[in-house]
This record gives sequence, C-alpha cells and structure tokens, in this order.
Amino acid sequence: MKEQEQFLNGLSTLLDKMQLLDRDTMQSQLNGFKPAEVHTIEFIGKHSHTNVTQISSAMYVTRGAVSKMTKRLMAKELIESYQISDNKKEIYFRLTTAGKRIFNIHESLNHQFEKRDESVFKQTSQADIDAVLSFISKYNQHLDVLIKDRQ
Amino acid sequence: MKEQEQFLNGLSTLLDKMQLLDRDTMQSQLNGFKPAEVHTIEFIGKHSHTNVTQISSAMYVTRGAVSKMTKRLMAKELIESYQISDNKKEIYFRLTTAGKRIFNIHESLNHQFEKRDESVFKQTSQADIDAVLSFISKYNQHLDVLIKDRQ
DNA sequence: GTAATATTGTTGCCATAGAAACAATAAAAA
DNA sequence: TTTTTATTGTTTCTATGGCAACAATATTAC
Repeated sequence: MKEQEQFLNGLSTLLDKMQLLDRDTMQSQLNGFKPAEVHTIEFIGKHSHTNVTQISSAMYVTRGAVSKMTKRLMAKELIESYQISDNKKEIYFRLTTAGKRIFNIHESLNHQFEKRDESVFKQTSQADIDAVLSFISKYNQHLDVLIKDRQ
Repeated sequence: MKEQEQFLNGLSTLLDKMQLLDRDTMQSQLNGFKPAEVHTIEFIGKHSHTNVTQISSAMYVTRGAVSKMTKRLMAKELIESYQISDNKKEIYFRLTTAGKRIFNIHESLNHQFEKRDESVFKQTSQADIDAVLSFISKYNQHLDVLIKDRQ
C-alpha cells in the first residue's frame, strides 16, 4: 500500500474506533444527551459570542443543521440566544448554567479518553511526536488553502 | 494545548476538510451515488465473499445500517447476493458489472485526491513520514486491544 | 438616497445511521 | 438427540444532517 493511502486509511479507522469506544462512556455518563448536542455545547462553551454561521463553518456542517441544533438546545435550556443592539440579523449564543454543567462533564470525559490513550504517547519519542504534529499541521494548512481557493 | 489534544483536533478537522473537498468532486463525477453507497461498494469490491456482519464490523457501523444499504445497492443492481450450500443464514455479496464500474470510477477519484495532497508528502522527509505512519499504526493497535477487551 | 446583491437564519423534505426488538438459523451444552 | 444459547440479518422508530427554497436584514453599487 502506498504511503498516502496508508496514512488516510489509518486515520479514518483510528477515528472510527475512537468514536466507537467513546460512545459507550458518553452513553453512561452523559445519558440523555446526544453526541451532536454535546459537541455543539462544547463549541459554544469554548467560543462565547458565536453565531449560527460561525458555528457551522467551524464545525463543518451546514447552517441548517446548526439552526436546528441550537433550537433544540434552547428548548432544553442548555444554551440561550442574544443579539447585539445594532444588528437585527445575527443571533449569538452562550451556555446557560445547565449547559455549563454538561460542558464540564464533557471536559472530564475528555480527560478520561486522554488517559485511556496516554500510553501510546508515552511510548513515543518526543522527536517522533513532533514529527507527527507538524505533519498534521502542515497537511491542515495545505487543505485550508484549497478550501479558500475553492469558492 | 496539550499534545494529545492537539493531535486529536488536528486529525478530526483534517478529515472534515477532506470530506468537504471530496464531496464536490464526488458529486460531479459520481452523480446520483451517495458517499455511503460508494463507500460500501468500495469495501465489497476490495473484499469479495463478505457478509453483513463482516461489513458492519469493518466499517464500524451497525448490522442494521449495512442491511439497509445492501438492500438498496441490490435494488440498484450494483451488488448481488449469494449463499453457500451448507449455510442458510449467512448472505454474501459481490459487485455486479455496474458495481465494478462505480468501483473503478471511485478508484480513479482516489488517485485525484492523492495527487491533490501529494505535495504535503513530498515536502516531508522520509524519516518523518515513517514516524507518522508508525505512530498511527501503534495507536490503531492500542485501540484494537481496547475494543476487543470491551465485550 | 434607492436598487441590486449578499448574508444570515429557518424550514420542509429526504437520506442515512443507531438502538432495540425480532425471526430464522447455527453452534454449544446437556 | 434435545435443549439452550449465540449469531445473523431484518425491521421499526428516532436522531441527525444535507439541500434547497425562503424571508429578513445588511451591504454594496449606482
């Protein structure tokens, strides 16, 4: 198998496997909250004063999907919307107290997941980790350019 | 940001971006075929004599999802099912001629996508590429163990 | 300023996938 | 062999996201 192919296959199965493992834990500790809901709460928690369009482009989903999700999260009173005085079009979001609670639980789950995979990093030399991270960052920059040029 | 976190964020946005870029090209060259359909055709093309359970565990989706997908692909006459004489339960699949055509188009698209990102690999030293690939492989093995132990 | 264009958010319809209950069959235990 | 358990594939219900049309508002061109 060629290197590029090996890289892509490796990555996608890696993330598939993580998702599979994370789902069980999420299920038990964030019962009643769907992954997509938690993911959106996570984003809003990390980026206060953000609107539908920003969320959609950062999360690589359509505005429609975000619009539906934010409506649902508002119905569950996990986020609240607000507007700024000189713009009647854009709608911004922030977490409610209940939303922050979910955010914190999710953060601690992330720590568990990190701990779960810690050994892989510990077994790897710092030089190799640096190579991996810089490669990923370089690849991301490459795609950013293509995405920008695409319109 | 911690290394592990950086690694995970980098990977997931990387794949999100690729999906975004690939979608346009797929749309134009495999018009009328959904990504999930093509993905399944790809798997069956690469693994002849495979059944629902095998497909589902290899693609990390439920048997239900595979069952529906194979039904649809059969309705479109892209795959066909068959059974072996001493087993009335398991159902195997293979590509039809039409399915093989889709498979081949998809293969050539993959080449296009590889060409698109070739420069990233060319800019990287062989040693660094090796580090990246072996890290991903090590990480995958780690998760394989966890998945096996989970049941 | 007004008109044309772009952006923002929403909605309806459809495709896809998970969960869980189920029937048919196979494998293991007795 | 017979009974029990496990596996396989299917189906229903529900959740989610894309697409595309749309209304409201903002921005740009004139």
